[in-house]
Amino acid sequence: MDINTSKRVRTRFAPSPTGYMHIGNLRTAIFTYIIARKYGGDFILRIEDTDLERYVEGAVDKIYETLRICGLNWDEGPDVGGEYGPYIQSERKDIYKKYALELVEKGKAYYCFCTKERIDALHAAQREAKLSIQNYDRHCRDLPAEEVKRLLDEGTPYVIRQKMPTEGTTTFHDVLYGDISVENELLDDQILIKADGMPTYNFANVIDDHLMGITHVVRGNEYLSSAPKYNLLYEAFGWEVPEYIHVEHIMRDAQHKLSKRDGDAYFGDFVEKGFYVPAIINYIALLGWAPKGENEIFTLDELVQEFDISGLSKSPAIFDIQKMTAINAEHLRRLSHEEFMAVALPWIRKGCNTDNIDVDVLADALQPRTELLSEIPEKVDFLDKVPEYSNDLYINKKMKTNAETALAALNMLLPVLEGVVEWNTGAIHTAVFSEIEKQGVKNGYMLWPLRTALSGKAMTPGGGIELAAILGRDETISRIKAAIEKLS
RNA sequence: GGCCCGUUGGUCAAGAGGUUAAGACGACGCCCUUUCACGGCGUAAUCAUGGGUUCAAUUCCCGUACGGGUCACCA
Repeated sequence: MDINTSKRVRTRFAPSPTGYMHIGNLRTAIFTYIIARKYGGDFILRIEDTDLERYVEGAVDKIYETLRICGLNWDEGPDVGGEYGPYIQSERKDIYKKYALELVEKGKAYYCFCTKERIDALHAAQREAKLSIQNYDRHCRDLPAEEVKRLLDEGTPYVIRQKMPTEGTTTFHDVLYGDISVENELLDDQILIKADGMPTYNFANVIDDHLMGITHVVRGNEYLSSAPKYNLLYEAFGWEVPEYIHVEHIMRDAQHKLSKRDGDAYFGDFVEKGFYVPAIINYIALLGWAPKGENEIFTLDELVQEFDISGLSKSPAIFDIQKMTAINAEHLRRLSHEEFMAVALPWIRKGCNTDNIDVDVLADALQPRTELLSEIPEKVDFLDKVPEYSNDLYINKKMKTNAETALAALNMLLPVLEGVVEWNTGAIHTAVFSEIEKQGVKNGYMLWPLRTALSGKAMTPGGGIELAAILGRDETISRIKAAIEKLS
């Protein structure tokens, strides 16, 4: 299974500015982008703002911002221009009108003067009667030309509807699902141009995809059932139908789509929760798509390399935060020291403000232990100041330590550490371990008390030696002295 | 309800008539270890269901069940 690449591949991501970036939408954007890049084509961004009522201020900027952060750079779009602009549908109003009138000319569409009230009543009655087909009753479909003219002249509000065939079937092709046929009598005479002069999504989409030379339409599979109507429009105009790739939804559980109510449906939510952007992309690409090999950790560029249409799934995938977290951890671990420093530093600063620490050593200790960046602040808060703790913390059964042995160990350690010349992990390690050997004690006998004295915690990023290196000589010595006092 | 689509371990999934039915996450156990991790090793766990077709069906066909989508002057 593969897509047709005989023409230059052009794909588009066409979100509506109705709020934040939903994770499902983002995934569609990712697949759309990947396909364009994979085949050396163009990735176009188009804003579908034909619903004036649902428009949300700032939503367009949010779309730009999210796509940019994710590295899904578009070749043509509202802000970067392109040969096929404008790329905002509300600015293309006249274009749609022109094409709609062309269809009316051709007898493939017609004016409808039914009022909203009439339509509402009609649907209510149909629902009441539990009719299996609840379409528009085609009341205006065969109005005499003079009548239409008269109503138009009088300025009667109208919409333009698509005239569906009443018999036969329409078949469309989807790259994943193959051929799908639908009985024409089931198709509604859908509205093409609304009373406010704006096109409906169903119409604008077809016009724009054609005019913008889109060759591959990637979209959510909620459009699967309306695809036949689009095909009929392409046919009416005599245009070539693009290739469709409908992708399944991301679910919260077996029966619900991921929704904003869960508080984890938006891209921004995940960033706030400490997910690293490339890991978010990696994970959601894996929902509904499977790579050929066994590796599943990919950067966006690697996804472009690896991607293959045949790996796309036809059934919905349930979102698993645990798996996403694991992928996140793996991405963090694979980062170079410098890269990890860059992403971790803001989070480290949320937990501690001291400048007198060795951030490099801290980052190295943190990197293998961090699944989510948001865990960092609580892991480093003791660096500012040792929290209140009980001497019971010195008790460790496995290490066979308690408050008394701890006091002895710290008293042995203090002069040793004071004698360390170059203050770094290696030197501290050498000094401490030679003392351990000299005293003939277990590692933990010395190291457990050291960690506790330096952190006041049982779990820390790195052991006592790393902590000493992170804190620096002065702070280390002073914390040990404080601990000795506390134990005495 | 009509129409369309789907159904492999708890989750993501590979598989394309003959396989010991991959792998990952998670769970559990062991090893390593100065904590927690990382890492390493291992265990348990899957073809919704009933009929066909076939020497042979998880794989092909039909039905059933279940799930999803859709039936707007929303996209």
